[in-house]
Amino acid sequence: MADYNYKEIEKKWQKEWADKKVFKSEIDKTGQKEKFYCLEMLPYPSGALHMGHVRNYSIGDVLSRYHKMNGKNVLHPMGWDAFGLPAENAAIKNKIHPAKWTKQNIAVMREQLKSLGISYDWDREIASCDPEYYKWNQWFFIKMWEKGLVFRKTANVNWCPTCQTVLANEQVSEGVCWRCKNITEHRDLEQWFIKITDYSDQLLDGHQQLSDGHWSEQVLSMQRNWIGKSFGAQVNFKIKGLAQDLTVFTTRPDTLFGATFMVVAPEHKIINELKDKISNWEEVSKYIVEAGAKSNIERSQSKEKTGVELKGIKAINPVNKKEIPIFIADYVLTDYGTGAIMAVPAHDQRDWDFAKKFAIPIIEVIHGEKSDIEHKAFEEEGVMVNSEQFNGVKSGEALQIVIKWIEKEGFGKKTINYKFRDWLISRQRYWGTPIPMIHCPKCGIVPAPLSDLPIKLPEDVEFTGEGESPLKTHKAFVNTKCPKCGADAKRETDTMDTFVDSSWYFIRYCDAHNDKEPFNIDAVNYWMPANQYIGGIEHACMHLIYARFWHKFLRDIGMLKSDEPFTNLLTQGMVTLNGSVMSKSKGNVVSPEEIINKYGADTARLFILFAAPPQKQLDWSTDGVDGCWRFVNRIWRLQDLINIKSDTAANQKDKDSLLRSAHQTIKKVRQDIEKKLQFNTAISSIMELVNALYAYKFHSNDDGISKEVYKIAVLLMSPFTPHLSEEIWHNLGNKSFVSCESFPNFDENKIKEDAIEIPVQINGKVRGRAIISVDASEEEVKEIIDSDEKIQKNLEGKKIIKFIYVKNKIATLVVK
RNA sequence: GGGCGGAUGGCGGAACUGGCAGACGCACAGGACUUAAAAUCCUGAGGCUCGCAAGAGCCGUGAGGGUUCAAUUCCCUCUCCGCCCACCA
Repeated sequence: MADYNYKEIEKKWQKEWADKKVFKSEIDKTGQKEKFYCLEMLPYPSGALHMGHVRNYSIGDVLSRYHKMNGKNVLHPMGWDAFGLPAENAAIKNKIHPAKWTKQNIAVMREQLKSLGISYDWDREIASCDPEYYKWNQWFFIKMWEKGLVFRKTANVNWCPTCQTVLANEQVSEGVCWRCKNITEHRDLEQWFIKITDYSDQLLDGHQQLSDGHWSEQVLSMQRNWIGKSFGAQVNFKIKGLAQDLTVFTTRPDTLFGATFMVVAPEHKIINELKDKISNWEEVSKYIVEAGAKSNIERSQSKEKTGVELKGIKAINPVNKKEIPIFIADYVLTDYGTGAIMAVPAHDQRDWDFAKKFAIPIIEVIHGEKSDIEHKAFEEEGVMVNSEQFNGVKSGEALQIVIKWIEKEGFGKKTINYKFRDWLISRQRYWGTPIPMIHCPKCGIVPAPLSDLPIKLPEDVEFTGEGESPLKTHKAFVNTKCPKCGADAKRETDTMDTFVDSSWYFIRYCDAHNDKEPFNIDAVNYWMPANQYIGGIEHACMHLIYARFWHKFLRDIGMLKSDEPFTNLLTQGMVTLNGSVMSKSKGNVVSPEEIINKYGADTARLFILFAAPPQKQLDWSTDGVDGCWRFVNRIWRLQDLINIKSDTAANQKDKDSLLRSAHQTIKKVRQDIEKKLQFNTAISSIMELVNALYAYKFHSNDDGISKEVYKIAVLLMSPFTPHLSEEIWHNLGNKSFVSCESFPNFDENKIKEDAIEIPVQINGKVRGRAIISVDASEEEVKEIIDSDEKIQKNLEGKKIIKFIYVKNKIATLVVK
């Protein structure tokens, strides 16, 4: 047999698969096949695949191929998340149009994916920068507008005064513009939002059907945290001598009697409303300016609390009518709760720090064993004290009791608060989906007529990096007529966040080239939800929440049936180098190309799957790639061995044992791939089978057992090393594609062994072994042990107190 | 500060539902083949102690304690590392 020429073999089978459309997917109208939609996160076309991609797509390919071989009707698509900032940056730096840059990169990366032999149905490929795709972003946007889910609000953006342009967060590092290195500032601009918070509770409730192992607890808890639902109360504090209230949100109404001051955020509107009453206005306004200059990060990093009392006004604690001071301080956030708090220094460390600094009384109202309010706030549970009629109530029950009382007395109500914010989707950039709205001086904001979609990005633009978005100055794009009244009007020039593109691409795959509608409902209801989604843990919150939201919205407007888009989620660990994330800016990116050239795609795939279980972080090292290369070659060389003729007769025991190993391996591999998604152990068990084949003495008259087992090994390997398996399969005389063969099934009878060896423990230590027949009774095992010389020697002069036998596992004697 | 993971040989990692810790692989050592090397094939190996050897004994899954005939696995306390969130009231 010739040497293993991976270059030739891999190219040959990639061409065969493409020519014969082996991985083309279609709806099965007969309904005989179960569908399996295997989805991997689509890449940003940066120009080259990195190791994280190889890992992601190798995992997906194993699952796709495995399920196809198990008779499922598999959908396995791929596409490109093609809008975004790097293309625009490249345009500014290298004077190349973003579209051209992106298309070039896609072409390169598509070839790389093909050279890895991933089983995609390339007929369904999409790129989000194609008008045929982003047309439907616009269509959905208008649908959301119609449903009242889109609104406008001013929001803070990064602004470079030198370049006169809006900057994305990624373009500002350490407060400096990425291009001109000058200091950036903040500006308030009118922005577009999607009211995703309408779906807060649905997004939380949806977790129910994702738990129990479908999604990892890690991701679910990250999302829970992100949405941040908390229960508490709104309480109104009167301002002394005025009709006005100051309302706070608190999760601890049980500590109301301990509220000795109040704090409002520097941006709180009450400050301006009561300007006349504040006697130290100069000091206050100075503080507001200082706080405004700080970024949120700077604010949260400052160790010491700062603030200023609003002199001349006092609040009244509604529970005991005591007058308490009001401060402004930047540790209170304007956009959470009501932007104001009641401060309970005895039971909140932040308030405690503040009270100490400003010499405000600290009153204990919850007492517990570990209370030590002289030195720190007591934030745990305890019993209410100094709280009049509530004294003695445990803080567990206190919450409900106090809230009821507050509601009865009429100075507050039960409330739920979320950390979750609405989705700011507008970007003042060129390379994204144009927001399909029109500003009419008479009619206001009017959506573009659906028949005008797509609103295409003009191509004849220049990229300087200075000034406003190039769309703003593109007259042919901007100037239009109002669809309502026909007057001269202006197009919106903001584009959409690229997270919009990735929020529904997996639905478009189901009907990728539909030019009449976003997708055909029947096609989507056939394929969706995706059975398995695979991608990086870094997308646990944003992308996976946006995509779930989008899907729920589509369900609500009747465009699909399922509640959740992804039934099972596998979050792969990151591929790092010396512990840090590979990134272009750090210059530590390892290209997969090198390894593919040197060892071939099959070895590369095998190696990245064998190195660690998929969920785990994988610190890149080529140590061990030789092992996979050797293993692949060992399988190849077995072709020679199975044809060896030998004079000695085949031994029945050896034959049985080899066949048993094969069936045990099938069982293990099936479990590891399907149930545990643990590919490293699946591979190691196939390695063991191959080792068993090498240890087996080959005979010409062994009834084809060795050949049969070899075939099993080749089939088991085919999801991992598809090219190698196709070639050997073909060499073994088969005309079919191994990719379309059935994955081996095991026969429980062939796995069964007659006799097994179990350890015998005496007082917890292994002191001997017993060979027993499978499923032997306790008495039988005891007899075997009683007649074992070695074990009996250990028992001399001792009394057996207890005998424990775990069926087919272990026997234990407890002696004195 | 909160939440969620994790810690096993020189290294990557195995271990069902509490049942022989270290599968498989890397690196390493020895042997076979070769004029030689590479490749390949075979063998060995957690640590310590005793033994010429076959072997025997003890220790061992971040640290300490507990439950159990039996703990990497369950419970308590602690240390360190990673990720996410974070002055979220």
